[in-house]
Amino acid sequence: MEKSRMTKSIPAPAVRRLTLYLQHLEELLARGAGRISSRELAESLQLTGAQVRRDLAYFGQFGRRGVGYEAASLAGNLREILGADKTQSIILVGAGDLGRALARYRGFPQRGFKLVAAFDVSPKKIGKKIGSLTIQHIREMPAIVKRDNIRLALLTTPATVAQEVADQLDLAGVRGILSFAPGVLQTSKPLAVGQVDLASNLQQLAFSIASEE
Amino acid sequence: MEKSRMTKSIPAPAVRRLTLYLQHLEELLARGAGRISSRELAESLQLTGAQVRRDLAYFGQFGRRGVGYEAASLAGNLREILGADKTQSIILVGAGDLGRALARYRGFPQRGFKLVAAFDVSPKKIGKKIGSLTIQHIREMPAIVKRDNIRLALLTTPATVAQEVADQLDLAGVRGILSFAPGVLQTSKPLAVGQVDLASNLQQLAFSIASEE
DNA sequence: CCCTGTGAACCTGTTCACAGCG
DNA sequence: CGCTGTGAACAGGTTCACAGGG
Repeated sequence: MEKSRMTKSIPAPAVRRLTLYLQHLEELLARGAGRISSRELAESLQLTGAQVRRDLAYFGQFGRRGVGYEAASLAGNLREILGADKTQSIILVGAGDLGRALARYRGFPQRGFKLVAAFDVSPKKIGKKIGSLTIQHIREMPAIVKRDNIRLALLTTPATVAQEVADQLDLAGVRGILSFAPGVLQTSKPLAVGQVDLASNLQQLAFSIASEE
Repeated sequence: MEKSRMTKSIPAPAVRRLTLYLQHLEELLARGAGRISSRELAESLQLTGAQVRRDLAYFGQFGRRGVGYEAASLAGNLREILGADKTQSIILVGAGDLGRALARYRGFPQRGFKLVAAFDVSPKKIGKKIGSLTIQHIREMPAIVKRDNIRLALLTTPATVAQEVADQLDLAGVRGILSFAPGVLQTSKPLAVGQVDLASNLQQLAFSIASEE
């Protein structure tokens, strides 16, 4: 809790892979896995053993030489590293189609995220339910963020207001925003932003198939 | 059309940025932009001029020294490079919440993608409509892919069947799959796969805020 | 003198290969 | 003897800095 590990900047791609390792380990554990080597863990993810070992080495030594890794304990370590060992509350801003789909997305709770509130500005949407949540006006957002000490938000508003909403989230004290709006958000330093640009992803894929012959 | 440019492997991050350049240029053009320098284009995207120029240099020379770029013609070049100059038909497999949200997502048509069919296996969903599309049984998929010469598919099935569906898409002749299921898809070489793992993205974001103090 | 286009230096992440411990 | 953990070599993308055209 007060570990304050002087995380000397872990490469972002390594962090991405760590999430894959954990996810895959959870699957293996559900099937009753015991020991696993870096090679085994790597190949189902189309990586190499060296890559896995290097990524883990950023955080410590989790295996036994000559043996491999204990799946359960490695998963435990990864959960802790990624903060997946405790539930993290998140909020959603923008209750359009995409927002509502994300609110129901099972992958989030499966990985330790709990949606605790959803906001919008449209009178048509406010008061409606998404699952067990009632959509609230965004003016209620700062109070909820403070009350529940929310650190993460999903941003699914139209692109036109994304920046404005991001500013409000920043002001309210949110620490990270995962934005689904196209365009880069301008934010103050302490706020981390992740971007998921769906159309851009599709365009990149289209490019990659166009360029191979 | 038969340019067969010996695209000597453009870095993936460069392609990602190209989509951002184009998107941003479209916005600027809508506001009546004329000339733009690499610096101007860069800074709203939090990049540097050098980066922009280097990325463009992979494909040719689009600017005029001492002047900058003509926004309209640069956008045109980028559209051609990215294949956004012509509409690309796509299909959707998996008509769950996420799939239906993607089917309605405006960003796709805005960037030149047209959803022409949606598939599922659930009798509850087949025959229902998503916008103007009727959900069909996936067994119809190969015929549609052939008929419309579909190259791209969105995969929004549960993770448990994602691999199986990917194999069917592969077999049907689809060239690229954008998968929203967690886990790495095993595919034959000619098939390109893009992954959008929502929970992984959120986890990466959570990590990044946890590690800064 | 401005801004592009680009060789060259730089830097960061990946891969190799092996020392080291079980 | 196997598999981890890790220095060292490598690769590839980014940044620098400037030549070159307008």
